[in-house]
Amino acid sequence: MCIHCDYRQLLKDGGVSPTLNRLRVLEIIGSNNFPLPAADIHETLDRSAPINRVTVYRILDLLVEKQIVARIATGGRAAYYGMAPNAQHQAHPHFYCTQCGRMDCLTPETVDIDFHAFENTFPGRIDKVEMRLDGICRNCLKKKT
Amino acid sequence: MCIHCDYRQLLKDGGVSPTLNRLRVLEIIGSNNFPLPAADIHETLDRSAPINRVTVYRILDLLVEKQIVARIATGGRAAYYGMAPNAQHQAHPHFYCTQCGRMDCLTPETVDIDFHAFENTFPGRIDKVEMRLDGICRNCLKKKT
DNA sequence: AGATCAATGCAACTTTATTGCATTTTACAA
DNA sequence: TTGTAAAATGCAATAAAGTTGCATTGATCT
Ligand SMILES: [Mn+2]
Ligand SMILES: [Mn+2]
Ligand SMILES: [Zn+2]
Ligand SMILES: [Zn+2]
Repeated sequence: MCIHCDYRQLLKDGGVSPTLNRLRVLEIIGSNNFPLPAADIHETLDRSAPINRVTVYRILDLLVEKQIVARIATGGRAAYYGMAPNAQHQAHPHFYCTQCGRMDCLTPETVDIDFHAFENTFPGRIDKVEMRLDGICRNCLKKKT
Repeated sequence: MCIHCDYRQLLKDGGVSPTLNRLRVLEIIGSNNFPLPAADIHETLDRSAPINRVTVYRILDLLVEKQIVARIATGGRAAYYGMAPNAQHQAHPHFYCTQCGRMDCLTPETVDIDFHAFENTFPGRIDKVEMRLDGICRNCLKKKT
């Protein structure tokens, strides 16, 4: 996703020791320009050098907790993972193709969200705002004829 | 949710025969002012008159397909179900408490979303837009102290 | 080196949802 | 009314995604 990202530094900043596996997981996520499900991340890593499925899940949990990685819900069953919003990467909506399961990042300006007033009166704590568009991607539309 | 809703009519309009179980499921969803997970819907129904878990899932699938009911994704594992947007009920964002799992409906004006321009240039088909705020609800904040 | 703690692997388990097939209920023509 | 087909429901098995417990390995610090 980003040539400016120093993954090792991101881990350090999050107070996470930069083990090889953590770096590998973060690099897969960071070098991809759309979010991926855990199974894809595991599969990719496992091909280059074997790594346990559970290890991937644990690393993902850790990176999400440390806000280095964002867990993104879909209309489907599996969560997707992308870089968390940070100085370089603004939060943005995603498009999820319910046919092929591919998720795309939309530019932050795609939608104009203003919930400032609300945020001040809401009686709970807001940690995260997620916006997702569901539909059929161009590719799947083509295939369908 | 709504005293204006004629559930039997909603089913008919969707081309779905109004069986007792379908009516029961729809009434639970419609009379609740926040979305519920399938397990809660089943549990409630099962207490009054036994109904199979799978039947509830199948009815939910059907009602979602017919756009009578909306399936709402959460940051958690289970989908939640509420009335689908229609003439009486505008689409709106939801707040999901990651602590207690309760989901609240927010008023449509909570956020000001404008993605009209985008919609016209996007090369895929958009079926649905979902917006969700995650955090800790007032109740859970109090308890935590 | 030895003690200690963190990270990883592996098997079993949990939660949520789906599938296959048998049974029951409904629709409705004869 | 009865017979028959189709639809709806129930039940058991299965699936997908994620989690937990515990053993093993690897790193860190005297
Ligand atoms: Mn993204
Ligand atoms: Mn709602
Ligand atoms: Zn697609
Ligand atoms: Zn709560």
